[in-house]
Amino acid sequence: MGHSQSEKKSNHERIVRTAAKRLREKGLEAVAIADVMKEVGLTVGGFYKHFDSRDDLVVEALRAASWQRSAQPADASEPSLSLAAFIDEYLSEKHRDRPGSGCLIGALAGDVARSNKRIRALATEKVRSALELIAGVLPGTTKESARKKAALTLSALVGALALSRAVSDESFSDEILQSVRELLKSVGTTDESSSVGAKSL
Amino acid sequence: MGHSQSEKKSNHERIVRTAAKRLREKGLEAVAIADVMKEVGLTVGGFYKHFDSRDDLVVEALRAASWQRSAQPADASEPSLSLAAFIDEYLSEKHRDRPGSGCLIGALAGDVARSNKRIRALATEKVRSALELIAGVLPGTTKESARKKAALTLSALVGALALSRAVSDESFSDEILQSVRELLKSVGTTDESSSVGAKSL
DNA sequence: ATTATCTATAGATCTATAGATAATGC
DNA sequence: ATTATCTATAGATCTATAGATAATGC
Repeated sequence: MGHSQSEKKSNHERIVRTAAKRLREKGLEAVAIADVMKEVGLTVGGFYKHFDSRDDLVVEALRAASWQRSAQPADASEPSLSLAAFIDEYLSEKHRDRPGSGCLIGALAGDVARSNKRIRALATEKVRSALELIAGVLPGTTKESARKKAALTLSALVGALALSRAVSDESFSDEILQSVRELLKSVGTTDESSSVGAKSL
Repeated sequence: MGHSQSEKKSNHERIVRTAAKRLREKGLEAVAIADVMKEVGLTVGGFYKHFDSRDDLVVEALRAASWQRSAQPADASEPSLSLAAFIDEYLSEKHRDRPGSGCLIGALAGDVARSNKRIRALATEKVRSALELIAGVLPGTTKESARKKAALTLSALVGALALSRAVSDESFSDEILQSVRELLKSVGTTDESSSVGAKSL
């Protein structure tokens, strides 16, 4: 029953990390405090020395979790390539099958819509930063054009991931991922005069 | 305490319709039997003469709910126009703000991914029919091309709707809807040689 | 006689708190 | 002395069932 400050800090971090994983796997409502504590190797009672409420844990866990799987494009000098690689990873079968270590927005957008103000405000900033990051690496003659394309790209990424996870027929799920990967890359990697349509043929 | 056969049938339908609405508003797990029954004007006890389990109600409610807000494109001779109109309606502020009467897939894709086999199998068919319907009204030189575009379109629709609902900043939410509406229509209404990129400028 | 509905409740589960215990840290 | 953790439990909520009640329908 040790309880040094450093041990508490370590436990706190493990609680947050475990919660962040389970939330993405099971949704914002389906994760129970007792289960998280048990997984960390603790019991329910100690929880409230770490958080005032369950909601506080959820907020902290969401804050800790990233919206993107891989971090910022490592090489900013090759934006298109990075974006294409990012799209391939985001819409990979691996990402689809591992929501716990995957994109926060993709896993929880539906839940957040029904959630409270605090959580929605937090999600808003996550979505905003995602959109801006994508807009930054997209080709576009104007900022506005790049931002619009980024909205389409982000929406298609999130939607295709959600659909591929919802569908139980694996080959159909694979088809969705592959189709969207292919068409979406042409939005990002080609210049203004080339076409999603042409690329898709 | 009337209980004629016709009254039972009518009650059954009202239970299903009410559940279908609340499920889309609150998610697959957050709707309680007692609340649905109360809204219909009945009490909990009677529920199990209508359904063997809560899961049976959910399945029937999902079956009853449509994935699309407006029905099939009324005029098949103008596919592009219909699709554009459908995109405008799907990504409207009205649809965003009324999930209860809106698209089933858009509201519940995230929940379905964590759900049981029965519900996922049902959702799979809903997604499949949605994809096929969109592919049918999309221009494309080959069936394969149209199907790929349909996957992108459906993903972007579902993703943009989810993001617009998750975000609490209304002008940001409007921006997402508008951007995706605009770019998505160019995928459907232009021929193969024109471009999403060009249209977006 | 059958059955659609009601009231009441058993059993499960979840958040949050109360009080005990034992290691830390002044 | 403080406090991080534990065990135990109160209170809320939800699914499902039991048994009573009263209208239907043969």
